[in-house]
Amino acid sequence: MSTGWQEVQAEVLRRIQNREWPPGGLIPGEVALAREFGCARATVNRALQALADDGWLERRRRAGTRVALSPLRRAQMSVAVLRKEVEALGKTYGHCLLMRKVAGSLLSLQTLHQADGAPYGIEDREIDLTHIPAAGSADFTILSANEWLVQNAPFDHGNMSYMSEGATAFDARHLECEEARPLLVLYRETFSEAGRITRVRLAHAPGHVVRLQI
Amino acid sequence: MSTGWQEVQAEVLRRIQNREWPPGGLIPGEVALAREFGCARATVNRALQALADDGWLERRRRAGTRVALSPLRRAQMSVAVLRKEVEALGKTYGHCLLMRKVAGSLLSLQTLHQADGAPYGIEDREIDLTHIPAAGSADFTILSANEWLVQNAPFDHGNMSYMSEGATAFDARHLECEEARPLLVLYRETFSEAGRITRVRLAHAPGHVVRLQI
DNA sequence: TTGTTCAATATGTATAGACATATTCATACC
DNA sequence: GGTATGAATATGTCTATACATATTGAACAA
Repeated sequence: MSTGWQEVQAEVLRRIQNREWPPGGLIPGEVALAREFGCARATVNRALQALADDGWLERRRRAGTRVALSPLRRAQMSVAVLRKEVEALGKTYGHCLLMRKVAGSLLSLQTLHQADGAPYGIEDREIDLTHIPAAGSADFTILSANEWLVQNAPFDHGNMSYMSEGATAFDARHLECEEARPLLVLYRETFSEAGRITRVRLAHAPGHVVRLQI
Repeated sequence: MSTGWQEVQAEVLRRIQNREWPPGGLIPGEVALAREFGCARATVNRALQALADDGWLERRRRAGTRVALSPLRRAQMSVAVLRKEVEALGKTYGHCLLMRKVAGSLLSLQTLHQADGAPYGIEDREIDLTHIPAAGSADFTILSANEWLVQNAPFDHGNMSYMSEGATAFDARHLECEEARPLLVLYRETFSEAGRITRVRLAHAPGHVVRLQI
């Protein structure tokens, strides 16, 4: 029997999906599976480990391995640079810096992002200059702040929120739509070890869709 | 030196994030790292493997291991059952089936989801009975269709879209808000091997926020 | 110059063996 | 009954070794 860990994984996954091993059920131990598949325990371990990483199995020492009760699928979204997001649509990206202001150690920017010349999103950003001093002298008219930060301010972690908001007067003027028009608005914060690097509010143009694959 | 693979992973990740190993750069081979960390090559392999899975490294046989050029961060969102989403907020979940209709092999359902009695989201769903015949006789007044399907109709893949829409008259009536009020609306389709299982439109109550961690 | 072949090499994977660690279960004790 | 204790056990992890496989780059031939 040719028994790579990928084959073991595939077979185990098949049994899970076919309900041969029902959700919540205990599956045979590694030793037993190794015997069945005719391979080493380490090989089975590798396979089960991978399935546990993907959320199909729940493993606990001594307690054994169970088929996950609610195989919670994760939707993934890549946190892309806006320019790439626009270019992926086959459009030409452009942006213009509307406002730049320094107040204490806080740099405030307002940027309009465009796709084929049409408004794509209007961005309101604050950057903490104590953590990213170089941002104070960067020229955001060439490279957008969005992209500049991705390249120059590696972050540890962050969070994003999507909300639905009616267009403010400011949004409406720059996105060329009526006020109160429903917009998809993104808030994002990113942090380094030292503290918060930047905070963004990005109001997308009307009709914008966020797609995720499951 | 106590050298678990997790420690190796942490140290390598530190070097990547600190730019000691710059993006695109080749990092030392497994043998060299094993020597440096004073552990077996398999341990280094486990660590680098994990980092490659997370997108930090790109590995190719013979070519060696490189720091990923664009460490594209992925935001992850777990596709949860609505009940759990509500309960995670510390509220009591409830739902009521507003409409059930069969047209050919298509089962249509309308469900109102509630959190602590208040409207949480209004759902419009179609289920293909040719793929999930059991759904025809399921009682969705007890278990919501959302949850029933997660448990009984394992899916292969799917997609989700978030949009911002003004509340329709239907939305407004059930979510108890004004018409045209900006709402966060989720569209989701899931597929099995055979074909599309279900299609959903879920309009969230005003103020709803979708949070993601990066 | 161009194409082919081949050895060198870095990662990929499998193995047996060993010990670590968490958890369960049965048992003994109060 | 309730609680402490320890044996049993399933997974977690590390090691050393071996062979597989893809890719590079140099040597060589057309």
